Amino acid sequence: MKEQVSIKQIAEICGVSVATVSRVINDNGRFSEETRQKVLSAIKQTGYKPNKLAIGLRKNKSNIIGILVPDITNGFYSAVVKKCEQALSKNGYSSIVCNTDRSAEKEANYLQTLSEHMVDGIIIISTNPSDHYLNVNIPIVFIDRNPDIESKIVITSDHYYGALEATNYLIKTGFSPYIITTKTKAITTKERVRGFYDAIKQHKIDSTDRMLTLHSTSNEFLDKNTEALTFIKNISDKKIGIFTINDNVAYITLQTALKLGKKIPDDFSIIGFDDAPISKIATPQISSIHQNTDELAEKATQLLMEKLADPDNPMNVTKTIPTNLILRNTTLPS
Amino acid sequence: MKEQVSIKQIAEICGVSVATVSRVINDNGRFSEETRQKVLSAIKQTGYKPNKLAIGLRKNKSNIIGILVPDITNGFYSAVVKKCEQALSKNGYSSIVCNTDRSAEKEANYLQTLSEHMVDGIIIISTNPSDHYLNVNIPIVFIDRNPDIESKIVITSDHYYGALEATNYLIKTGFSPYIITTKTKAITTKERVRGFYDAIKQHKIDSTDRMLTLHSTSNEFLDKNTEALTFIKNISDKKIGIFTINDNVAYITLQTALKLGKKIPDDFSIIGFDDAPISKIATPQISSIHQNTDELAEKATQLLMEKLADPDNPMNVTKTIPTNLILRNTTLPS
DNA sequence: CTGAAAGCGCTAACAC
DNA sequence: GTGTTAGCGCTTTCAG
Repeated sequence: MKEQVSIKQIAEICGVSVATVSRVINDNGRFSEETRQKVLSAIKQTGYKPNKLAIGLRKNKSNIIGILVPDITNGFYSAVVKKCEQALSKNGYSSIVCNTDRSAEKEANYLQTLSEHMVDGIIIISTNPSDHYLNVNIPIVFIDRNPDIESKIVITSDHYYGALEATNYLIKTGFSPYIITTKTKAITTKERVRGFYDAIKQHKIDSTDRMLTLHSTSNEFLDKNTEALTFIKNISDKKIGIFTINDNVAYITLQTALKLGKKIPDDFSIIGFDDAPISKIATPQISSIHQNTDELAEKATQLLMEKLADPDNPMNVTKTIPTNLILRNTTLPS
Repeated sequence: MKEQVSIKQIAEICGVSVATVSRVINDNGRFSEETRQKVLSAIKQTGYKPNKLAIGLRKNKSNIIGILVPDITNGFYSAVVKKCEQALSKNGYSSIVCNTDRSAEKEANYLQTLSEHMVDGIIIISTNPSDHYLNVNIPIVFIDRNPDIESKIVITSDHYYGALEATNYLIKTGFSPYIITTKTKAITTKERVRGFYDAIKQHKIDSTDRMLTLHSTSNEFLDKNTEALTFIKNISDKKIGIFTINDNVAYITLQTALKLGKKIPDDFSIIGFDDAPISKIATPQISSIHQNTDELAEKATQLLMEKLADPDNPMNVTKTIPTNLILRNTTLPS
């Protein structure tokens, strides 16, 4: 075990004071070229590493960002987290990643822990409302959640417009539009549902009995889902077009339609949401609304960096990232 | 912005010394029930949070574990990371997750950063050899990498036996066995290849021309892969059984076989490795060797905890986690 | 250009 | 049962 060497020992080796060493390390203040060389070579020889705990304590800044994510195992979220982590790393920050499991309680606990670790900022990816973050006075940026507070930084995909576009496409290609969603309080879901109904309204289509809400809140796309089966069976339209709240539900819907012997995409069309990996892996490949995860992540990081650079700026900003429709094999060409 | 309150202020409020407050907080040493109450209520009122940076500096312990992972976006890795994070959290540790992108350079950088952050331990998930961790004197446990050092803690699936079992199954169900692998130096790959050839040897099957090594190192399972196409076309056996080095390659193989009009699983059988989500999503669902991610993660965490509890113990341990064959629809029943 | 010294928030002897 | 104090490794005035 190598001994951990401190700035003090570097100072001794070089015959200078710790202050001088510190100056050299941070290239801050003045020092002669000669001392610089001495210090630098001593650092190299000893393998000295600055102790970020001490620096953090002193500067009241940890250089760590906390990332709260519902489920790292979900393709959409992991893509966002990965990009955030990369972008933060480029800015000199490390990331503590926390799985909230969509639990408000876990979220609260993690917020507490992060705050104790003196993280400089937090990125919360979540669609569920919660107000635990009110106890914490650390810069936060929200991805996809729009909290009910005065001053906030929110990055979100254009869920409303994405749903509108998907539904319009279904209608335009000759299908009678339906929506399958899940039981949740997520604001993103609400926006998508709103987009669906607005599209219907624009086309003056009767809106009754067009929505199925799955009771399973599980992610498990392989759930035996009899709800979807019954729902689809009961639709009398010849050409059925289903907009699903996400790609996992699209996958369930696809499997159900296949089981019912539906002809896809001629008589049965599906458009999912998220453009998660599953939509490309399924057979046939599922058309979906693409969320630009890279831009979501980069914008979130960028805004957080701006906030950190100027913490007193209230910065009440909401940034909407456009979505776009990816046509695959569960839709007809336009 | 609430002011950050320190132990000193709690002490003032309660009219006691900081030492006493510290004792109460850590339930360590003696204090009267009365002071305990006073301190506790002051903490509650003020919303005091212990500063882990200061604690860490003092105790030389950060309560953070670093996790190095090749790609958080990969279903297998994200499952392991998630479980590690949960298990560590239960033990009072936070996790800094770092994507190495399979780059030795990035790995080295992250190792440096983690070490500066004074992490108490590191979990490295990686199959590629590298020796940057030699510069760091922090307890490390390796998942799937078996470094060439004296004293180490290694957790690994039984890649050899998994491959052996898969190949045997292919042979037993009447297929002529082949293997498709990727170009990599990963030890896990080597073990799997070894398992494949040993199974062949056991059955006295001629081993020439049974392996295709894909040159694409990319994860992108949708790569147009002409190599696989040519390879499969050139096989003259009536019943072809392919063991693939992982599920992404199994997916490519499946798509290729489908394109060639092969009858699956009657004339063409596939077994992948990892049991990643993709194997369940594909149509038909792909049989695969299941790696027990939960146990991998839990064992790794547990051994790391043991090491941290007793750092001077050299603990040269290698723990092999059994795999098992999951039969789905790319294999014949036995 | 450099050094001395204070102090970030906390814990752990040591004293009483 | 409680207070005093030193010090973890570092940055940052303030002197000189």
